[in-house]
Amino acid sequence: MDLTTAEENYLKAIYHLSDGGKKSVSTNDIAAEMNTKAASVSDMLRKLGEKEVIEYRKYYGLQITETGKRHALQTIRKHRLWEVFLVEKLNFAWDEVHEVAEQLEHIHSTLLIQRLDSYLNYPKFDPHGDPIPDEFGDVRSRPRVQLNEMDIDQTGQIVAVKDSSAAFLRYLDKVGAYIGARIKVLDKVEFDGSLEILVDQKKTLFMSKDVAGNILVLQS
Amino acid sequence: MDLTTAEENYLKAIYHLSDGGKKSVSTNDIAAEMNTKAASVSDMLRKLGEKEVIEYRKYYGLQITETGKRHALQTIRKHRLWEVFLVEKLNFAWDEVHEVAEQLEHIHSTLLIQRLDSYLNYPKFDPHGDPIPDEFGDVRSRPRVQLNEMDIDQTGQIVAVKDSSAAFLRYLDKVGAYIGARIKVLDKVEFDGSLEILVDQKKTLFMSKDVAGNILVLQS
DNA sequence: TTTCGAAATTAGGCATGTCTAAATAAATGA
DNA sequence: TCATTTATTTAGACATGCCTAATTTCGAAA
Repeated sequence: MDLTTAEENYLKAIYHLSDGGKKSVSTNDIAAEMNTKAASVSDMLRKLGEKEVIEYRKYYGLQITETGKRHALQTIRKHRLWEVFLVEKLNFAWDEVHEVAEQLEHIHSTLLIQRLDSYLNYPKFDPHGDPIPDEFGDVRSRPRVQLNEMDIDQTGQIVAVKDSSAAFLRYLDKVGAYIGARIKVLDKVEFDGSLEILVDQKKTLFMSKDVAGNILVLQS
Repeated sequence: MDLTTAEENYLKAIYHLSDGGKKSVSTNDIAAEMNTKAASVSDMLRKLGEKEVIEYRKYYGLQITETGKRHALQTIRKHRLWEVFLVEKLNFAWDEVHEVAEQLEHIHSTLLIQRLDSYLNYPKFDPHGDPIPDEFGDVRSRPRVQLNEMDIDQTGQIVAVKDSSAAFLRYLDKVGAYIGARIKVLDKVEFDGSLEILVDQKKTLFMSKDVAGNILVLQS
């Protein structure tokens, strides 16, 4: 059962909106996400139901089937692998890759994706810090570490803070180390455990071990 | 005037069958090449005529326009660059690449193809030995200028260096001004002709007039 | 519990790109 | 030259994927 590009895009949107099949999704939600109208969505839901990637009962709602999840995760896997390729090999900025990856994710070739994965050295995360499902659709649990525990040259994305006092958040905002920022450890001072950090491939900043200990990073 | 994937495929077939516009092509020839029926071809020829990539008079024949040739060559260029990528980087065998390249050639992104070309080191032939059209048969080819001759706010892409000594290349690599990098002139010092350059919308760097004189830029 | 409004679906239309069958133009040869 | 064959085009269908407008269903408020 092959899916068209449009069907793959709808399925991916449904997967994301439902948080992997956990939450329920409305026709209007999907229409908003896909920039289409509710009528088009109803049409598509019928087709996706016939192809058995969702279970669809009109007016009641839908549920992704196991087959559907596999398909969606496969598309997400391709999208994120291409993003890694674009950033690491073709020097795209991490915010330039989405549109192109949206096209590349619909190329059909199992061999291509296997080889690309190998060529990129089996990356576990894309340039935005999102995990890349393996070829069986399994997603690796996201290892959050304290920034002060990272080694030189390791990279990641700031995903949370331990101390969320206003003062601390103000400080982070001021230095540009917001939630979501991608960071790289440039240097570590052994003496006091302070760090030199590259933020978003642009700014470098120094922080004490105490500050770094309050920042949780998703390693990539 | 954008072409659909189907239109690009017809145009490419016409270009090949006509040997670049030299020979005449019949509706049946095209139908055979495309694995479709003559009726479908007639339909498509009308559309391609309306989009002015061919000059079409029914029952008489067709001729590719200059615009059409440009489009066809661009598609062929993309196809062959992807073939080089698949063989050289992903270890595809030369006879495994065609089907995948048929899909990849329809990805729309000028930046992607520029970067891919650079990444592959500007190959002149694909794995089958067919020549790869260069970027400038397609749109109006722009002259390469020395970086030191550009004015403030002008943009372009580094395409070559005059001095290719190892030391100079090491320097370029160190500052991030690799072949393929997109640059913008932020400032020029009149006194000594040195420049402030924005590289890939991220890093700024200063360089002397002498260094800039060794860098060739394709203006955009 | 009944009604009313929001959400969802159906009806019908349009564009693309394909097909088969019918019609028409061009080419060929007696 | 004119009839016949061949090439090509048109006519009309169908599938996909989108739209607007009309209709149906559900659920929440009275």
